[in-house]
Amino acid sequence: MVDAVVEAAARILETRGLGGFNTNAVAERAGISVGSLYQYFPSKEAVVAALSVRERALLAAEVAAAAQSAASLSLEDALHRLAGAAIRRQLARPALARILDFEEQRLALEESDRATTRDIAGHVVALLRAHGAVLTVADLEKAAFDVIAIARALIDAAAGRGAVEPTALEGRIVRAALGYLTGLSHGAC
Amino acid sequence: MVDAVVEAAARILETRGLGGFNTNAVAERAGISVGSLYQYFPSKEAVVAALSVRERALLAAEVAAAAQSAASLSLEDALHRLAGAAIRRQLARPALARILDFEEQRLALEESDRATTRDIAGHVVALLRAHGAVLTVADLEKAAFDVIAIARALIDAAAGRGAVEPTALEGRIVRAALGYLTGLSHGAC
DNA sequence: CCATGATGCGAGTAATTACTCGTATTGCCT
DNA sequence: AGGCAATACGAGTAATTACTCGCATCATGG
Repeated sequence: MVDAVVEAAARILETRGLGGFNTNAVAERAGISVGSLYQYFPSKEAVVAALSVRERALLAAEVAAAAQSAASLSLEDALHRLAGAAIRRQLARPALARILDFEEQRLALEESDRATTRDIAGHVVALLRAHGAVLTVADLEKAAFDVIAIARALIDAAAGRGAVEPTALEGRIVRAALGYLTGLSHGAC
Repeated sequence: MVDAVVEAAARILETRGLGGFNTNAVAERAGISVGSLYQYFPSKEAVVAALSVRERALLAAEVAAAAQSAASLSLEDALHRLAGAAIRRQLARPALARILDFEEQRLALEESDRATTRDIAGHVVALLRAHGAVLTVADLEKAAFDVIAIARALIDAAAGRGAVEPTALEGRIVRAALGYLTGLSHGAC
C-alpha cells in the first residue's frame, strides 16, 4: 500500500512535474482514496520524502555493489564502475531523478535519508583514499561530493539531449572525474 | 516598472522558493498592485520567464567578455576565464540560479531566450574549435553543453557547502573540464 | 479649469487543493 | 452467525491563489 502510493507519486511527478503533483492525483493513480493515503502518510511532503528515500536507497545499493567489485581495480577502472552504476540508476527515470535532486535540498530529510547520502559519498571517499597517491586534491569528502555532482550533471545533460549511449557517457564522466581528481592546476602533462 | 517586478520576483524566489512564489507576493514586494502587475505581464509564468531572460543575458554578457579576453590564450587559461565568468554570475545569487536552472527547462522559452542560450554555448564552441588539436572529443557542441553543465554543477555544489573560495573553485572546474576535453579514454598520461 | 485617455488600484471570483471526519466495508475471532 | 476492531472511503471544508474588472487617480492638452 505504502509502496503503491510511492510509485504513484513517482509517476505523477514524471508526467505532470512538481506543479501538477497533488495528493488527490497520487491517490487516484495508486487506486486508493485520499483518506487512505493520509492514513499512511502525514502529509504531501512525506510522500515525496518517502519517494526520495526509496530512490536514494536504490542508488546506494547500486553504488555499494559497484564499489565492492571495484575494490582492487585502478582508479580509472573503479570510476568506470561507479559511473556505470550512477548511469543505470539516474537514466532509468531521468525526469524523476532531476525533480528529486531539486527537491531533496528543500525536504526535511529524515536521519535515515541523510545516512544513505553519507553512505554513497562514503563509498566514493573510500575509493579515493585507496588511490590517494595519484590524487592532486586534498579534501576527499569535498572531492567525492563534487565527483557525484559532475556525474549527475553529465547524466542530466545527456538525458536532456535525448537518446543516450551509456558507454560513451560513462567515458565522459570518467574523463571529467579523472581531470578533477588528478589534473594539475597549471602545467602540461 | 517591469524591472521592479522582475527584481521582486527574484527576491521572492530566493527567499520563499518555488512553492512560495505567487503573484500577490511579487506585486507587494515590487510596491505595486496585482492589477498593475497584470498590465505588464500576461501571467505568472511570464514573470518568471522575464527573470530567466534577464539572468541569462547577464551570464551571456559576462561570458562574451571572458571569451573576448581569452581569444589568444591557451585552452587552460581560456577555460579559467570562462569559469571565472560563470562563477561570478552564478555565485552572485546562487539560490536564484539553482531555481531558474530547474525551471528553464519547463518554461515556454521565447525565441530571444533560446538565442541567448545558443550564444553562450557558441562562445564555448568557438573556443573549443580554436584548440581543436588538443581535444579528444569529436562533437564540439555536445562538449560545450557538457562543460557548461559541469561548471554549473560544481558551482552549485560549492554554494551548497557554504563559504566559497572562488579561485579554488575555478581551479576545480578547469581541471574537470580539461579532463573531459583532453583526457584519454584508457591509458596513463 | 475641464475633458479625456492612460495608468494604477485592490476587493472580489472561481478554481484548485491539502487535509478531515463521519460512514461503509472488511476481516477476524468466538 | 454475530460482534468488533481495523481499515478504506470520498464528499466536504478551509485556505490559497491566479487573474479580473469596475472604479479612482493622474497627466496632458486646450
